[in-house]
Amino acid sequence: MADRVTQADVAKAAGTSMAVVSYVVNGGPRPVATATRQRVLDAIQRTGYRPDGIARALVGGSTLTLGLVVPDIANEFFAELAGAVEQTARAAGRTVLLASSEGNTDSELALLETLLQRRIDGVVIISQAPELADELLEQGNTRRVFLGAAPEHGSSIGVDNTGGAFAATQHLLEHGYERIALIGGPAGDSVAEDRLIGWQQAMGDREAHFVHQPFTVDGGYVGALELLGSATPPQAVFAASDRQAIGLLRAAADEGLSVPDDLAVVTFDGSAASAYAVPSLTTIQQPITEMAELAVRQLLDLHADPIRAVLDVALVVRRSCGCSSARP
Amino acid sequence: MADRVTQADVAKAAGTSMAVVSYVVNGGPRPVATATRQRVLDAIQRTGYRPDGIARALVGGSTLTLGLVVPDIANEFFAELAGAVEQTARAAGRTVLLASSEGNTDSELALLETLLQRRIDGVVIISQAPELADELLEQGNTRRVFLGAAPEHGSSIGVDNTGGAFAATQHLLEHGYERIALIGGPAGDSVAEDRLIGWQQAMGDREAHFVHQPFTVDGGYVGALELLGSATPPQAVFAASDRQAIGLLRAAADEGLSVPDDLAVVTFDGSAASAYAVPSLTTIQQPITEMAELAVRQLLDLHADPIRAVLDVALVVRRSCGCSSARP
DNA sequence: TTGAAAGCGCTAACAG
DNA sequence: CTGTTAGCGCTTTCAA
Repeated sequence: MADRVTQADVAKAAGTSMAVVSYVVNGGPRPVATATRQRVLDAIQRTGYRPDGIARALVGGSTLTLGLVVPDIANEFFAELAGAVEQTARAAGRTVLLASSEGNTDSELALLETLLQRRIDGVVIISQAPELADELLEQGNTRRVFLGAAPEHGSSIGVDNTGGAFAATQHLLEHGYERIALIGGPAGDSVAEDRLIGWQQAMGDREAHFVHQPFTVDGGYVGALELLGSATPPQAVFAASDRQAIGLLRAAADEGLSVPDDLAVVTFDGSAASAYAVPSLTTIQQPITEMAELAVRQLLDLHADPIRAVLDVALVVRRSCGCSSARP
Repeated sequence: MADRVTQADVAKAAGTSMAVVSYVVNGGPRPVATATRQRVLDAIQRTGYRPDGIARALVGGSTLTLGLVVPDIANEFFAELAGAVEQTARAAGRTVLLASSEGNTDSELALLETLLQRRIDGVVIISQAPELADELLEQGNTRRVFLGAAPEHGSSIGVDNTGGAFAATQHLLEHGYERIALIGGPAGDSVAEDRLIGWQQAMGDREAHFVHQPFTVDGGYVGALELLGSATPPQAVFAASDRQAIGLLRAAADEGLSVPDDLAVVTFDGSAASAYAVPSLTTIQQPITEMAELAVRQLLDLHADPIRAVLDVALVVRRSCGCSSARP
């Protein structure tokens, strides 16, 4: 095992001091004569020197690392978000420490504790317990941006959940459906609440059934079966997430219902899966890339004031709502 | 901004030396009197001390961090794998640095370079260029396990791609289909090659069309359209990945073909999406959790001999092949 | 333009 | 059982 090549080795090989090697590697803070620089560069080549990020971080610089905490990386929506965050972070010279909290508050806090020990530059977090998480991070003196559920104070980025849910339901109403049920998210989840409110606002005085379910495929499946089994089954369903909509599609198929002919569907998220489902899902598209970029930028800009962003969402019309149902 | 609390602060608060604090925090290597330990524990509480992982790593210990390199974290299969790796790593007290290479060799190598600078304990990698990656990691003196495509030497974990493809095709043959096409992976990809071979072995002398396509939903869509548009369209298709099968389903729907009645489908991977597609996909299931656990264990066990694991896959029968097509 | 040296926060000898 | 101290590899004053 070749021992680690250090700056001292390079200095010796180049016949200079460690300081000069550092100046060359970092392009500063002191200038270096061209000839000397070349000797150092050669020495680095010859020795196969690779700067040690750990030591660099210790001496005071940053770790060039961001933390990302999501409820479940296997969930396609979070995976897409993670991809966007990773790409943005990389473009900014940062690496991403991934933490998947399994939607569990204890494990989320434990994960944050670990990230804090790693001295990360900041963390992008989709939290189950925003206030607790915020408190911990504050105490650890670490920058953070909340996506979705957010604490009272500090930076957060969300989307117009209520408006989106309203638009989705409205679209269904325009199709002429009256009985539009909701497969909502978990009770108590702030994002879920907002979407519930949007749906309620659009429904007005109409008969309106809904169920609380987790934001999972299975949640959608179970919720759909319950709704479809009622005395007056819905003509249309607004699913509060794409994952749930996938489960709803499966349930409809199992019940022998054709979407959109027997049951129209609109959903929320706009993950890739929504475009490729059969039938393709009419959905409220979240600006995933924009959210990721905004979050990373906010984390990295040390002079930025806290933001409370609420981004717009867009209705993407596909087949599941009944539009263009003429096509196969 | 409260300044970072250090071991020295705790030592002062507890009226002991830094060494004792270290002994208490790490439970060794020297014993500490119960009374003293208690005072230190109290001081830690009072000061809100949090050990600095960076300094710890520098002094010689490990970083307690593993790297994970995947072609695309937004791809559901890799996301599931990432989730499994993260969970296993966490159970072993490690954190995961995530790197998504965009299926690009240059960026993969650049990412590895970054990981090396982070002094990670080891890396789990799904590589586009195994030999180059291996060389770089060897030079960086870093432990690694390759998943899927692997270099000539060193540890790797794969599945029986040929056997799985054979079983999938065989199952279709048993249904009585004769013209079974293949939507294969990219030309030159070793995993794709193995699945191609398995399909060919099962097909024997039969007429056998196939296309090379990326392992993406879009690849499946495009490949399916090509196959379905031929003079003698297939009765069944074996898709080399779940993602491609999703695209294939979409293409079949667009062409007005019903799966499995007009076109039977079997696929490879067994990601969650395969179970919830409509119709549900008969697939060759990869042991994702087992792969992740094996990989992490191999990385962490410093005395382990290199492994060349080829895990078994299992045919999971669902609807898309035509079995139990009696049900809606 | 270059070099010497003081730490960053921590662990682990080595003494007491 | 506890304290002192020498680094880990690097950046950055401060001098030369």
